[in-house]
Amino acid sequence: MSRKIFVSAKEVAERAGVSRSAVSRTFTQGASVSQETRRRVIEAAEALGYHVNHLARGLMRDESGIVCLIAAELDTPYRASLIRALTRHLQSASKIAMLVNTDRSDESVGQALRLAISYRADASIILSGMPARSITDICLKSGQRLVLINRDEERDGALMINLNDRDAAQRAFLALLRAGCRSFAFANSEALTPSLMAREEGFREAGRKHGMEVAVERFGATTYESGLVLAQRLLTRESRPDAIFCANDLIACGVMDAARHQFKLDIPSQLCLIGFDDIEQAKWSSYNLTTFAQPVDEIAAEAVTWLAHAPSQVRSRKLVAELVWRGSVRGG
Amino acid sequence: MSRKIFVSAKEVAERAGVSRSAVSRTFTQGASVSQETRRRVIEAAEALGYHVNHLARGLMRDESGIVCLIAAELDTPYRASLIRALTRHLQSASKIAMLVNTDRSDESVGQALRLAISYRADASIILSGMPARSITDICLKSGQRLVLINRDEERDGALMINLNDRDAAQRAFLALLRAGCRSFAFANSEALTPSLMAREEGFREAGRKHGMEVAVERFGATTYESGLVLAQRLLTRESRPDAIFCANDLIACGVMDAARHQFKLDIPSQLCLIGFDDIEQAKWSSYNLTTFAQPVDEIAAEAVTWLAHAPSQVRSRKLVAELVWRGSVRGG
DNA sequence: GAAACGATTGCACACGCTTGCAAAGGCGTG
DNA sequence: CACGCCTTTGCAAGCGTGTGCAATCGTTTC
Repeated sequence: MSRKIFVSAKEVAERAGVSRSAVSRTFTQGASVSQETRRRVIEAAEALGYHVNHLARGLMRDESGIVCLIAAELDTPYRASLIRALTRHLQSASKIAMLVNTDRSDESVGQALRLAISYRADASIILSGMPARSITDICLKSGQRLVLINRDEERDGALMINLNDRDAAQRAFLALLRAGCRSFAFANSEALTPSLMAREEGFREAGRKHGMEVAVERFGATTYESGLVLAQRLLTRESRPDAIFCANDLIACGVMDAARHQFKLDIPSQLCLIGFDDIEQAKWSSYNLTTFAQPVDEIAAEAVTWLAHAPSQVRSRKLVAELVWRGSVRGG
Repeated sequence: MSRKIFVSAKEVAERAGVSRSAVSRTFTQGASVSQETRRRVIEAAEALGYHVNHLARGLMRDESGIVCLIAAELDTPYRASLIRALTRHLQSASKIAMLVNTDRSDESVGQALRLAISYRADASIILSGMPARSITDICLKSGQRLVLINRDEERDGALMINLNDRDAAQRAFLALLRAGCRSFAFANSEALTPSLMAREEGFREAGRKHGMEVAVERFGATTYESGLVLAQRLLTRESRPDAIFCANDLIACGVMDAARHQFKLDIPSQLCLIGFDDIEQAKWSSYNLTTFAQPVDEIAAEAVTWLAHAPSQVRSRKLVAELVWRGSVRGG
């Protein structure tokens, strides 16, 4: 392995004819350096291709500038857009994202958190899974910040960002009811995530409140393929639903495709659909899906400002997912 | 800001009743420690919640374990799946991905590379844009590895991974010709990336070879929305194409939706379409798009094994994108 | 029993940086 | 000119780790 040779502050100092401290101060925000020395240092640094070693800097300061993003299935549209938003916000807060890919197991999330500790990350943001308390305790005790997005379990000292899933589900029911639907169903995955369950329960609850039965099916992961299967199951029931609220836009797309191509149903006249997330594809004219928009940018902004600024007392933020009316429900 | 307090090797050493070196050696691959001390060190480390400080380790070793991923528009399906594959492969090679979000400008890619240098990344993988030679030179001179995916320009010492775009485009032409198409078009974006241009030129060239004119339109970014516009332009020409090869699956989806919903064309009987990338949505039954599959996993594997292992002489790898037959071309 | 050998272990230095502290220099005021 | 104040600068300690070197210890061989 070829040795790595980076230019150090010492070399810059020698070339600029100043002390090493002067170089360090030149690149430290708010340190005391004269115009003249700064100029000479910058010049020498430029010429030599010097860059402050953030590893060494992180050793002295109590900030490494690293924030660890922990997520599974990062190629999923919603997940990907959240990651994009997070990295953007982190970068404008002069932080850098470290991305850890987990499978869905809580064990692997634990491993990811250990990695975050090893790199002395300033914070970890968890998008999937929920690690054991023993590990989150180490994080928090070490002074590492922790942000949980759409997780349910509580951790003292962590910031929890959640959506109004339950309310949204109830609004979905009302919207479908007003559209004249009579037979309701909820298409869920088997990944019984807190937020997915909140949507399911909110929808059922709304059904009960209006004295209507809600059919529920659960299958697989929250993917397009699961949507195909779920549609198959729901639409072959003896009382076929004319309204399906899907846990997810991906599922909704699957359901819609199966309903149209396999069952030859027209949407929205014979079947109304509502999804959740407002992924890119929901806008595509083949789907034109009515759905709830995840406030992705707001989530990212909230997370980043919290972990970048002084520790406010706020421990939990609830953001709202707004209903986006499109063509998959009658009479928007 | 609350101070961060991590437990250090010294504390572990004290608790285990050994020297600090013993602790260090316990966590160093292939160092000389007796069974007994190792056991006591591990036990103490476990009890205290000790994790080796990778920042400090990176200071001593010439490997930080960090690999910098540089990309724009990371929420795009193809990009997202590549990032997922890369992080997975990196992790199984005990490396960690640092994700930098750039806009398309080469300037911002340069900034990203500076960041990679600052964090003493072992390597950088560039998925979008092309930084100035002055910066890549610093990287390479420092001994940092550089992988360019689907970039064209050459950099001595960097690994370039490319696809057979030109050949693929010619195969696309043949496939369309055999399907009985007579009027050919290429739908491109204005992002004149090397690989996109290679597809365009390959397609035109195949046309020339068969004595057929190829209509070309370019618009916007490589997005679904651009596809809508491109379809609008191409399908209102006086000699309407009955075969469109799209630079991208996203564009292809846009073109298909516009063709169907706005121009009421049937696919593939009235219009044949081929895309590129084989994104998730290409499989969706609304699109069922014939396309070329990016060998995402192979790309990632190639990149990671190169940068993780000893410097082989190979400087350039050309991988093949296979044609995936689906329903958007007649007679697959 | 002495010598030779290999496995462990501790010491101390190095990595590249930040920062408290004190010394040095510049400048206005009395 | 003496004094005090403020800005700038260098020194040196320290951050948490890896590792060469020499010392120690236990074991084997003659």
